[in-house]
Order: sequence, then C-alpha cells, then structure tokens
Amino acid sequence: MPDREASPDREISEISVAAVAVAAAKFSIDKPYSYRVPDSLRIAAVPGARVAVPFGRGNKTSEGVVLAVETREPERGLKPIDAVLDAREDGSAVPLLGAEQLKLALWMSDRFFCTAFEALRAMLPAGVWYRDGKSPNRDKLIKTVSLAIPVEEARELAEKKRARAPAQAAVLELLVSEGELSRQEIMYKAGVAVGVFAPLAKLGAVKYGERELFRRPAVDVTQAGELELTRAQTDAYGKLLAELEKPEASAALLYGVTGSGKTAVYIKLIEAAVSRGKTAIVLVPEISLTPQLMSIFVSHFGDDVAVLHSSLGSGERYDEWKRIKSGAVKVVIGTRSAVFAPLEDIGLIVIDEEQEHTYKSEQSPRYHAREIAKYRCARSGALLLLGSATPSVESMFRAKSGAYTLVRLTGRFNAKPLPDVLIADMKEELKAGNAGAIGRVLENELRENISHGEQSILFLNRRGASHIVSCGECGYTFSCPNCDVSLTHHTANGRLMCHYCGYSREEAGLCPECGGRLKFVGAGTQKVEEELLAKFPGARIIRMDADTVSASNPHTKLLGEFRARRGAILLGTQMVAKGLDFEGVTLVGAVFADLSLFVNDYRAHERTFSLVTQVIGRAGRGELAGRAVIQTMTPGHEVIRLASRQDYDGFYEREIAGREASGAPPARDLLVITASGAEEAAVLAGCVKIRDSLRGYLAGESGVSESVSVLGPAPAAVMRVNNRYRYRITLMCRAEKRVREIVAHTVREFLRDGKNRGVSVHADIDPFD
DNA sequence: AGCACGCCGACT
DNA sequence: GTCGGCGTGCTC
Repeated sequence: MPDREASPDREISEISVAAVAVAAAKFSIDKPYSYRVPDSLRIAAVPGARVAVPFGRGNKTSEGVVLAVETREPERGLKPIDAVLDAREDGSAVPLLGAEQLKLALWMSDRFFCTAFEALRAMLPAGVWYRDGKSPNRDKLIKTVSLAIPVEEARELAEKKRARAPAQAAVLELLVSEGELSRQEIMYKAGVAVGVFAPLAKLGAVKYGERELFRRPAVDVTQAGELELTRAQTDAYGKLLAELEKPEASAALLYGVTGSGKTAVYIKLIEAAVSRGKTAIVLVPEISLTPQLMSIFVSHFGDDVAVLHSSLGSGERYDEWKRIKSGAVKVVIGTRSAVFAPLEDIGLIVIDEEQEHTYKSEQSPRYHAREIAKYRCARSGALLLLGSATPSVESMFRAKSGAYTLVRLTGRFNAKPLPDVLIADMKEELKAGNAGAIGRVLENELRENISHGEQSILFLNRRGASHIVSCGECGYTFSCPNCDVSLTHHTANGRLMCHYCGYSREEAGLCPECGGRLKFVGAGTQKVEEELLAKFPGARIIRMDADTVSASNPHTKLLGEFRARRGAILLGTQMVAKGLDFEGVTLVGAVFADLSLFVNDYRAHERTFSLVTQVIGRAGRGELAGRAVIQTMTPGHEVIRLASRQDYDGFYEREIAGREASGAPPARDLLVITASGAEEAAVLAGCVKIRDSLRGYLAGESGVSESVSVLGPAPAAVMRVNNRYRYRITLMCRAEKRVREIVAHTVREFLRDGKNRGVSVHADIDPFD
C-alpha cells in the first residue's frame, strides 16, 4: 500500500471516502468501490466528478466517476483516489455529471444489464473521455477584453485620446456601450487592429479575460415561413397542449400519415414548452436523413437550439454539450444519445419516427431512447410525445390500452390525394424471362415520366443493395473466413469486404475454384443504375448510396442536384425513403419491396409495412398527382396489400393478433442472453448451463407474476462473427424486476466462474436483430 | 477482463 | 535451486 494511514502523532478520527463507479470493473463484479479521498482532493472530489483510481492487484489506473462521498471511520485496505480529472487548476470542483444523471445511471444498470460506468459514459459526449491515456479535449478559449476602470473614467479617457489615438478611443467607447467583448469582435466592430490592445492594457484601462468558445456545427438555414396550422393540426396541437400543461408526466402517440405535417405540431408544442420556461428534446432517427427537419428547427429557434449527433467532430459535440449544460440552450435536437442532453426543467421530449431501430443501442448500455425519455419525463413531469406515420406495434398497443394518449393527425397537407399504387408481380417477370431488377410495369411508368419531364425516385432496401459476387459457372460465392456471411463488392476500393468484421480481399475477376467468370448476384444500386441506363439512354440518373455519398460529395449536394430538376431518376437506399419532399416527383418505386419480409424476426412485417408505406408517401408531394410501383415476389402477401392501401389500422389489427398468438412483444418481452466465444462447443455448453440455472431459479420463484418460457440455445442470426460463435437463450415473459434480477444474477454467476473462461455473455431486453 | 500468486516440471 | 508454465481467485 503506497499510501500511509494516519501517523501516530496525529489523530484522525474520520476520513473522507468516495463511492466510485470504476471503468475497469466489468459487469460481473460491478458495484460502487470505496476509495479514500486524500486531503488535497477533498474539494474537487464531489459526486459527478470523474477520477483516476488504482484498481486490481496490479493497481492499474482506471477511470471512474464519484457516485457519493461520505465521512467515516478509517478503514483498512482503502486505496486513495489518484486524481480528479475534472478539477480546475485551483483545485475547485467542476463535476461533469449532476445528481439526476447519477441516479439515472443506477436505474439504467438495473434495467439494461450494464455497469453504472457504462451508463454514465453514454451520457457524456465522446470528446471528454480519456483515450489511450491521452488528455481529454481541452476547452477552447478565446481572449476577451473588458474595462479595468469605471465607465465614467473610460469616457473621459476616450475624449482625451480622440485626437492623437482614435483607434484606442473607439475601443474604449465600444467597451463602454457593450461591456466585455472578444478581441475579434472589437477589431471587427471598431475597425481597429490588434495593436491597440497592448497600450490600453499597459495604461491599466482594459484587462484581458477568457471566455469558452463554443464551436458550433453549421446547419443550412432555410427561410422559415410563419407557421400556420391547418384545422387538423390545430386539433392535434390542442389535445397535446392539454397533456403538456398537466403537472404530472404523461405520454402521447401522434399518429399522422406521411405528409400530414407532424413537424409543425412539434414546433408549436416546443414553443409552448419554452414559453412556459421549460426545455425540450427532439430525437430523430438519423440526422443525415432529416436535413430538412434540422434546418426548420434551427431557423425557428436560432441560438436556443443545440444539435447533437454522431457525425459532429468530437470538439463540436463537446462544445454543444457544454452549451447545453451552461443553460444557454432551450431545445436540443439529435439522435439517440441526445436523450441524455444535460437540460434542466424538461417540459417535452419528442421522438420522431419512433418505430425506427436506431433508437435502440446495440452496445452496452443496450437502452432504448424511449425508455430513457420516459424516465426523464417522469422525473420532471414532462410530456413524452412519440410521432410516427407507422407507429411500432408496441406503441400503438400502449396507446390503444390507454397508457398513451392517442392523437390522430389525418388528412395530408393541402389535402393532397394519396398516390395510385401499382403492385408489380416479379414472379411473372421471371417467368417471362426478365431477370432484371426493373419489371415491365415500372419500366413503362418510368418511360412515361421521362417523356413528361417529371421526376422519379427508386428505392432499394439495404439487403437488395449489397453486391454479392459469385461464379457464373460453378456457383462459388465468396464468404468471409471469419464470419458466416458473404463478402460484398465495394466499388470505392474495388475490393470484396465483410460488413461484420471488416475483412477484405482483392477481387481476382475469376473464380478461385474453377476459373469461371464472376457475376454480381445482389442487385446493388450500381447494377440497377446500369440497367436503367441501358433502358433509358440519355436519362439523368442520380445514384445515392455509400459509394457515391462522401464528405466531398455529401448527400445534400446530390439531393440539391435532384431538387434542381437536373435529374430524372433518383436511385438510392433507404435514406431516399425518409422525409424528403420534392415537388416534381410523381413516381416512386420500391424495387424489392419484400426482401425484408421473410427474415426470421418478429418485426419483419412491421419493418416491411413501414418501408413500403414511407416509399409510397414520397410520391405526389407537389401539385401533380403521384403513382407508386411496388415490385414484389409475393403480390398476394397481406402485408404488401395493406401497405399499398396505406391501411395502418388493418395492419395493426393483423399484427397484434399475431404477436399475441406467438407471445412476441408487446404481449410479452423477449429477454435475450447471448453467449459468444472462439470455441463453439464451449459457447453451446455455456448456453445450456445458463438455461438450466435460469430454469432452476425460476422454478423455485414465487415472486414472478406469470410463467416464463426459457428457450434455446439457438444460433444467432449470423452465428459466427470475427471467428466467435454466438448462441442465444431467450426468455419470454414480462421483464419485471424479479426476472431481471434473476437474469443478472445468473449472468454474473456464470461470468465469475473460472470454468467458463473464454465465453462472454450479455443480456438484452427486446433486441432489434 | 487483467493480473498476481502459487504449485508443478525442466533446466543451468 | 529457480525459471516460467498456466490454473485459480480477486478486484475498494
């Protein structure tokens, strides 16, 4: 023990002890660890401060967060905190996390099978954490100048200086009227050079200071017209406003078809919350898909709005975060993790397109933003507003059962009729010898549009967009040596790549088995583009996918080109299906509408319905009537038919019956425990062990409200990733507290047992894959 | 997951 | 003797 306890000549009756969430403590051993707070750190080591602590036998330095501090009798074996990472130079405290956040982290660790530290890390912007022992992002400071003498004296001095040093006089006058300013601002406003500051400082007339600079991401600001709500929007707004004004927390589902104008309702509600002194968070599935929504918000709320999302640089993200924490921000808009934005007095949290899978974190902490939002709304008596044109079955179920207030926003904006929908049977195409991606129906409609000078959007879902390479002679396909997936061809680097582990190899052009010629199997956007060019020579086609969208050629630029009507056909992956409004588009096509239909996943129907509905919703946004072509191998499939009629209610009734029959959410939760490891037999044996001990614990349990089915082991959808085999055990039940405790205990017990070394395990509630 | 400690075989 | 193999248990 390097640190000494109280020396014999100085009697210490009580010491300061901190409970710390330690980064190095994995799930199996996670708990608050006690550390002695050295006297020198007593002021800085407050709850919410990040610290460096020794951990484990080797006393390796680990990061941690102080959860609580208490004074108590000296205790043997306590290690001291090494350093407080968020202290000012004078040793004063600047905790990055508040009491509410610490509380939320403990709640999360109980709910999402994660450590308290993992939960806390999710709440802070990436920029603040130490990486590879390097120091964190430093605050960017700008030099400011302010008067060091009383205003009256400054005025007199300015008078005296006017003749001989007009620049100095101008600076003084500016400071008299505006107070503290940055040097940049003074030079700009007074039209002076840097040289003026030194003599004024030497005179003692001004003093220098520092101010934090908030680097702000650039957002295109469109002209925001005055918001006028339609009758339907006003009705919806009125109902939601009543919920917002309730002092206790509430939740509502705003169900409005594509084009019904949900955004305007959000904005009015946010304005209402802000005018009542509250703050608001708006979550969107992915910022890059919603540039229009972004600019509308920034135009409306100006500097009151902060943007948080993953494509910001770490400096920008950190600065926006600090700006929010400083209290200068009223509205935060961002992706999943923005739900943790350090706002106070939250009045409203909006989750737009609430059914999207991006709201669920795939890594620990495996939280759903909706759950965190619900928690925060409950703490501050706020309104949680879920918005969607195709609500998740879970949310609609809650709305229909009264847990959420259901608000319908019917009727499209400007009473635009829904497009005519044509279902094209691709089996017939195959029979007729057309193996291409574009069937005759779609081809005819495209031709008509091109001849009328109207625009079209074609949509490929992600699975259809991957380019699998196989041999035309023997059928050999390239697969990843580390994972159970096919390699896909990437035009950007001309290599075959694995999307799971990143493995890549060169493409020889010939089959490594038989030397035959290679062909592309998946109809990637590129291949569809070639097909379109062959069918419509001279037509301008804008392809938007991972290969054509880059930093130097962002999607906004491609969309701008399309908007300027310089393109006849926009071809892209699902990003095309989201929130884009183009006046000139009269035809949309879903090239492979049913590729997501036959995945072994209880959400497959919901996803397909949602995608097809969104695609149809893109047509006819302008003055002209629209058409939609849905190409499918299963034209008779009820999900396709319901989606083509935009019949959400019909879909919901059908789906909820299916979910209830099979015990899938929302009827019951799926609690999935995944084991992975390099040795398949060990992983499988581990799963069996976990399953059996779960069954054992549950059998002797009286505190669980309903019977729990423990299923498995079953291989994960992709069984092998990065040479690790993955199997899962599934519990079908209500994920109530007692069940979660049993699962957490079983997983911990398994991980602690040295015999299970080499097999890692995690648990997840209602995962999306 | 690390990491040290310890109990065993091989080797200067 | 003692160097290092890895099996085992702990982490304030």
